[in-house]
Order: sequence, then C-alpha cells, then structure tokens
Amino acid sequence: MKKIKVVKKQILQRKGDLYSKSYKVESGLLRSYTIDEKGKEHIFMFGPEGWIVTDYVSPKEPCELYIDALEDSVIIPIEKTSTQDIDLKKFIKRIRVLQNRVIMLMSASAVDRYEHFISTYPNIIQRVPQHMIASYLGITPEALSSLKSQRLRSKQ
Amino acid sequence: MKKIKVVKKQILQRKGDLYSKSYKVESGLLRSYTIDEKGKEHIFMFGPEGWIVTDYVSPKEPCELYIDALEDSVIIPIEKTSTQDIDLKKFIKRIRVLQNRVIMLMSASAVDRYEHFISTYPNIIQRVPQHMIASYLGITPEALSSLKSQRLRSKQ
DNA sequence: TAGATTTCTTAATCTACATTAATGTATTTA
DNA sequence: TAAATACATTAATGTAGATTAAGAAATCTA
Repeated sequence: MKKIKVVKKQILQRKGDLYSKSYKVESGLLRSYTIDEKGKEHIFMFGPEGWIVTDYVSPKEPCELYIDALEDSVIIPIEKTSTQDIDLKKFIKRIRVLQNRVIMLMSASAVDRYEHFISTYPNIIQRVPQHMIASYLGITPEALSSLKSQRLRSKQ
Repeated sequence: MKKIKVVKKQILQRKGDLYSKSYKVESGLLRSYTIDEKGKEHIFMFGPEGWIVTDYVSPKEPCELYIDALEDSVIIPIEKTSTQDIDLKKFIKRIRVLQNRVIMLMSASAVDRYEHFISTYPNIIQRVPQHMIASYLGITPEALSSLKSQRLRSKQ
C-alpha cells in the first residue's frame, strides 16, 4: 500500500503493457483512454479522488488502455493478483456505470449524453478541457462546442 | 436453485420492476434491452447457455432493462441479495466485455462493429433475426442490411 | 513578458447512418 | 392453407455529427 506522487501528464500505463496494475486515486485526477488507428483519443473513464482506475484485463495479458494523470495526483498502485482487496460494491457500481454508458451511447443523442454527463459528474467539467469531455462523450470538440451554444440559445 | 422453463417471447423483467433477479441460462437464449422514448428497442446483451443475464441495479431500485426469452429456455433465477453466489471471474469477464463494447461504440464504424460482433459471437448470428443484431450494434436494420451487401460486393 | 502552445469557437462542406417508403419473402397463427 | 404478421432488402431523401480550416483567447514556458 505505497502511496506515490505523479505529476500532470505522467503516463502510468500504455496499451500493450504487461503486468498492469490498478490505481486507487487519493487525490488528483487520472484518466484511462484508447488511441484508435487514426490517432484519435477516446476517453474511457475519468478517475477523481476515491475512484479506482484500471484496465479490466488480466495482468498476464497486454492491456488495452492508456492511463495518465490529468492533474498532479497521489495514488496507490494495487496488484491485480490480490483479489482479496477487491471491493465488490465498487465493482458493482462500476459495472452499473458501464451499463448506463452503453445504453446512452446506443440510444441518446450527443446533446442528451452531454446533459447526462454534466448532471452526473458536475465537478469533472470544471477540471478538464472541453475536448476531453467531447472525447468521453464520443463526439468531436467542434461538435461539443456548437452543441453548447445551441443549448445556450434555446435556454434564453 | 429451482430451474424454470420459459417460452419464446416470455417477459421475465420489465423496466421499473422492483426486486429484480439475475437469471442463469441453462439452455436457450435470453436478451436484455431498453426501450427509448421513441419506442425503439436497444439490445444490451444476448444471454445464451452458460451466461448470466441481469440488470446491474440493486434489487431495491426499479430496474432499467427489460429481459425476455428469444428461444424456449431453461433458466435458474438467482436472488440478487445472495452475494455469496457471485462468480467473481464471470463478473470480471463481463466488465471486460462492457469495456470493449464502450470502446467499440465510441471509436469504431458500424462495419467494424459488425465484423467484431460476428467474430466474437458467431453462433448468435444464426439464432437471432438481423434486426436484433442491428439493435445490439446500435444501428438500424436497414443500415445493417446495406452494410452487409457492401461487404459482400467488396469481397468479390 | 513575448512567443509558443493549447484550447475554444465559428462556419463551410462532407459523409455515415437515419428515416421513410415500397416490395418481396419467410414464418406464424387461425 | 389462407391470411396475418414478422422479417429483409433496396432506394430516395434527410440529418447529426465529422472534417477541414481559420481565427481568437487562454495558458504555458523560456
């Protein structure tokens, strides 16, 4: 249970790495993401204080996601092999978030996904640049920008 | 651990139901899905033999998903409260499938998602109508149909 | 604090996929 | 087995969001 400090932009895990770990976030903010063949980033999750950021692959397999720090952070690396540490409740919560995310991606428009995001994670909005919100929502920064101004106009 | 028989089209759970259960599939095929405000169905998962189909909400909360049978099936209902029955390995496997699904939905085209689906679940294809595959992929049946004929043409 | 870099916005054009509609073919069910 | 219903295909048209490009504002960094 060693706490370590990481600085903004520090990369903790790259796609393809073996023996990957989970990271419990004490303070700061991490993210996990993929990079597609066109070089575009797709954010899988944001991990603020209290969250565990991990790639859900066995430590024996090459991992799928990149993990880096969006803010200077204090984190606790956890070996994936230590199953006794697994917090089942957090696990179930996470799977619910993912279920919701899949449903949103399949059935909701970009505007609705944005509305949902800001009401679910209001604090994340202030801490990360817009293009990362866009990346999480599965749209381009340009689309998010115009969606926001449309939203503003329609509210006044 | 009582086995029960259900017939094709039988509904096991409706959105909003309380005290929802998990269903272990002995034989046959279940699915879970949502219906959006426009009345459109979005399939969350297919559950063939060996799979557990569940809505990842606490049994105290109204559930999010519908569950029904796509084939006559034999299933075992499991109380969600009995955490001792939870098969952690299956849990981790499921979460990985969801991670993959989110990444696919965010970064891959309809064609790529289809290719990925048929290579991952080749047996499901033969057992369900095309429009349900489309629903799982997050596209319309018409889009899937034309995507398939394009694929055929480009392979010859 | 000046220059570089990152971030955000706006607007024109493009494209993947949705929608609508028509037709044909299976599959149910009476 | 006839009629009804479910399913699949094709094509025309529409649209949400992508792409490209350019400029402005904010934030780093030397």
